[in-house]
Amino acid sequence: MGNNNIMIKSKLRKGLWSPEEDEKLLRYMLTNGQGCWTDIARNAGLQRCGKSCRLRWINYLRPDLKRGAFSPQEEDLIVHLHSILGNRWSQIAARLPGRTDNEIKNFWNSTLKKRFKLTVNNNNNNTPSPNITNNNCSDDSSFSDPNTNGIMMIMHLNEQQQYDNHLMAMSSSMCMDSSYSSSSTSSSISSMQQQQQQAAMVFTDQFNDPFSMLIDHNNNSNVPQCLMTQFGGMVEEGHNGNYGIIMGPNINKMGLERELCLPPLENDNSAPVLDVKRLNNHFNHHSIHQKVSKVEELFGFGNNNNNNYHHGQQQVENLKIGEWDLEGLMQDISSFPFLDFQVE
DNA sequence: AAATTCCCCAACCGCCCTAAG
DNA sequence: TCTTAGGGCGGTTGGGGAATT
Repeated sequence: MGNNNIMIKSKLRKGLWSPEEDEKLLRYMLTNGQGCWTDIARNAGLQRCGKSCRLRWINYLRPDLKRGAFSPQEEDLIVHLHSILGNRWSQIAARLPGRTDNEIKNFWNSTLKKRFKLTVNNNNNNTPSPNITNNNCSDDSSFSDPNTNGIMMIMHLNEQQQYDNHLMAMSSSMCMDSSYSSSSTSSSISSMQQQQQQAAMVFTDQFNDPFSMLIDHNNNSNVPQCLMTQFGGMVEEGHNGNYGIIMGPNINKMGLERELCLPPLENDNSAPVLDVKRLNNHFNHHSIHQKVSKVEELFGFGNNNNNNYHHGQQQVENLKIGEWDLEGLMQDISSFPFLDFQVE
């Protein structure tokens, strides 16, 4: 038995997925839907562990993934959410439809982190008070995870307002401007990918302009009572009279979503609810021999507007479950310059 | 054109949580 | 109550393409 397990494990493949493996997993998922990943790996005829299959599906094969570069609006939202949630990538991803936690994490670690570092350096040159301070400020750790290190991360209000300006633009462009998908992303994405994004926008619209909640920072009345009481309404005053939030060293231990009164996302399971019949329908109209790495092609997001519509509609249904949560979050966000994250 | 460096991102690793037995 | 397996998550790594020398 034990030897058998070892034998099986030793046969398991690692590393990059081949198109054939993608095809196997995709086919299996389309016909059977989700289940026990270990079984999926076995039944699909893959020499992979269940974990590997799950990761591949979530990060790459899922039909509702948005492709292409992050839009400036998405970037701002990531920055903003990260300032509140820290490195809770899955929770951030749950609020960015079509994006995976891995994708956001990579984007943060490569692009945003760097950009932020630059901004901080520039600000340091201009003002005596750093925007981000660190107990052990010497290197890249100056932008380390506030959740895991003993870092005091102070975001001043002027910087916060820059975000707000972006977010204000985002609230209108993401929810009202249909040109968003074509204008805001990398020029290299295909028209099909753009249409996927447009489909995504259909349900983004359903949030009733959630980002508008971000705009009114200076209105204390927006601060939820639970936040004021749980955090004692403490305000950190900076050198220039700016207010900021403090991310404490043990913030990860305090269960941020609880302390922030973030209700759990009902649709937090990043894996989508599959309409197997519908997907199969699309799937059967395409040659399985085509390179599966362009998985989205298999789902007919291309030229058929009806497909876009139904795809969007389905996602609307799925996402509406979490609508209240996002709004609640945004209420939290709207107040965060005045919050003090109490450290245990 | 070749060599080297940079850096993005896919995927693995390890830890934690939860449910089942 | 303890053990085990599976799933989820965040941190990290290394391959490989792009950029630079």
